[in-house]
Amino acid sequence: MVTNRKPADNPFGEEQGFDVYSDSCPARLVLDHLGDKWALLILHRLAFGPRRFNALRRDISGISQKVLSQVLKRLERDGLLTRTVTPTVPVTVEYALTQMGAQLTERVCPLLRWAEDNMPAILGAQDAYDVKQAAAGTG
Amino acid sequence: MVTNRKPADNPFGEEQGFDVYSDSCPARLVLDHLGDKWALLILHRLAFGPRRFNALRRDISGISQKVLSQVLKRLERDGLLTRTVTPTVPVTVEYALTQMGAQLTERVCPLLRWAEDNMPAILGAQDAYDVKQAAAGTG
DNA sequence: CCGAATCCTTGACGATACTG
DNA sequence: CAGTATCGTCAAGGATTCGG
Repeated sequence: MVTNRKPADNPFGEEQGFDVYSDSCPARLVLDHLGDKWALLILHRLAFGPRRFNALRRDISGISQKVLSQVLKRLERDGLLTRTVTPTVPVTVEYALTQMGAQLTERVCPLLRWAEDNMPAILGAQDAYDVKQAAAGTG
Repeated sequence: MVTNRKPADNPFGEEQGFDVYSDSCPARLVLDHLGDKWALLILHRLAFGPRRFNALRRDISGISQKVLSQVLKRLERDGLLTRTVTPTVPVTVEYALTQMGAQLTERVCPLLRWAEDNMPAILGAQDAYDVKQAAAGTG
């Protein structure tokens, strides 16, 4: 049994009403919507202001137009961004964060800044780990 | 051209030295290490204290022992948790967050709390979206 | 310019069986 | 108890082609 203890020193606070590993787990919610390879990058890019389709495509080099289109559609569906069509010729389509999308993007900022400062150290630790494993194997 | 403007009102701050969509992009770093289906759940669980293999397996119902083993190995390799073997019979293995892992877990906390409060609204918005699309299709 | 449709590869994940 | 090994499934994503 997991028990119903509420440790006061855990970083998630003492209010832990949700079942962490059920479908209502916020971690699951976040991963389901942002866990793919590109969504976070798109949201981040739009944090600088509205952006058109091909502009995003150029910004995020490496993404295909199929995937970009798919993810944009999903994010619009999720209410995280808006899609505005201007009936020029040819048509122009602009994407922008909703307030929800902006709030969410703000939340990931500290995480990304931490990653920038510490992930390189993690990668270095990996190398050390590999060396240690190799040594353990040969010794 | 993307220009070198540094908008003062963007949530990521004006210091934007990294190339957001290159390999050094922190968003990529985070997603590469935590973007899978389970890592975040495991880290979150370990935030409550050290935990043994089968205990984690029971906590996170739905995960297979193969995947749990894989992800734990990766997270250990990343320096986010430690693996301690006690040579009892049978052997017991305990996993615990490193300081890095704890720091990272703290960073995702605000995001998860926000998700808990707002994702249900997003899901509701999806339903509305579906209805609207259906109406547009039939009308 | 903005996308949809198609085909294909890759690998994450699950189920089962087995080991120390 | 704590894994490893093997096989099979499924969906994300890339390349290419086509339409409005």
